Amino acid sequence: MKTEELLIDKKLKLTTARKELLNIFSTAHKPLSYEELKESLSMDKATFYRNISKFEDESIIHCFESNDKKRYYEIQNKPHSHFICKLCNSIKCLHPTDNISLEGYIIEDVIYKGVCDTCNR
Amino acid sequence: MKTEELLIDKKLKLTTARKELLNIFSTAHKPLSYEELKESLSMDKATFYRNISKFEDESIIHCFESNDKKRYYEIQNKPHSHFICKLCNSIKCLHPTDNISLEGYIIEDVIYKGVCDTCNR
DNA sequence: CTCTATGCAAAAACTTTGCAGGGAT
DNA sequence: ATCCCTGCAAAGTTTTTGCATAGAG
Repeated sequence: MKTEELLIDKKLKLTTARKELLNIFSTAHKPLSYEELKESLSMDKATFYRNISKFEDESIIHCFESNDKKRYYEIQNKPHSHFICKLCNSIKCLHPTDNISLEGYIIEDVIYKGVCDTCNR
Repeated sequence: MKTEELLIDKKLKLTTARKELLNIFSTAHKPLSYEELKESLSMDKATFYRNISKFEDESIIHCFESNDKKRYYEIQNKPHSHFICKLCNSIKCLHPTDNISLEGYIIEDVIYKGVCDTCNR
């Protein structure tokens, strides 16, 4: 789905800030923190956080905390799991979450923590 | 393992604050946030955070962020996965993580996010 | 035209650090 | 006796909020 359709679909106004944010997240193929983004953002941090919050409410974006104690945000296009390495602090995108199931639960995100394949040698 | 043995094992000094913390976490059967704990703690918050940090380094405690944007801490006694519900914000302890494996990776923690069985009706 | 979104500044929430005194080994 | 731990206070970091203006529908 195109980023603008996403906004229309959720009945959110198509503002410059929102389109910019969704374009960044839909082309980034990894979770991003505010710190990584801020230099390239044209909006204020208040606008960033307010929009992220709205996107989370609408399940457009989801977020998790990594080992560096920062929040990472990612678009919920193709649901997949993440691995956070406690040694190198990296975040690796893994397999789709479609085939993971738990009786009675709806799973939208899976986060594994431990030691990644690069560090584990 | 008894909480004091845990400290001796990791070559950490047996201070009142550390014993108090480990006693709390080993009898709590769920992850706890600083906010939930603070009233019952006899130590200062600086001591709390410094010890938690040390325990994390030693893999005695692990932590994750829940839906309420707070960090929850838990002792790493019996490794098991957690489910965080985005509707009721609850954290449910699930099955052991022993049988979850990923080629080349060491998995120490698994966090599922979505809608829990209570809310999903 | 109306109602929501934005920027700026200020505040809030949470966590970390410096330092001097206290406690464990 | 030594070195690490602790409390207190202060600072740091990240996120949120208030308010006046700008922009979308």
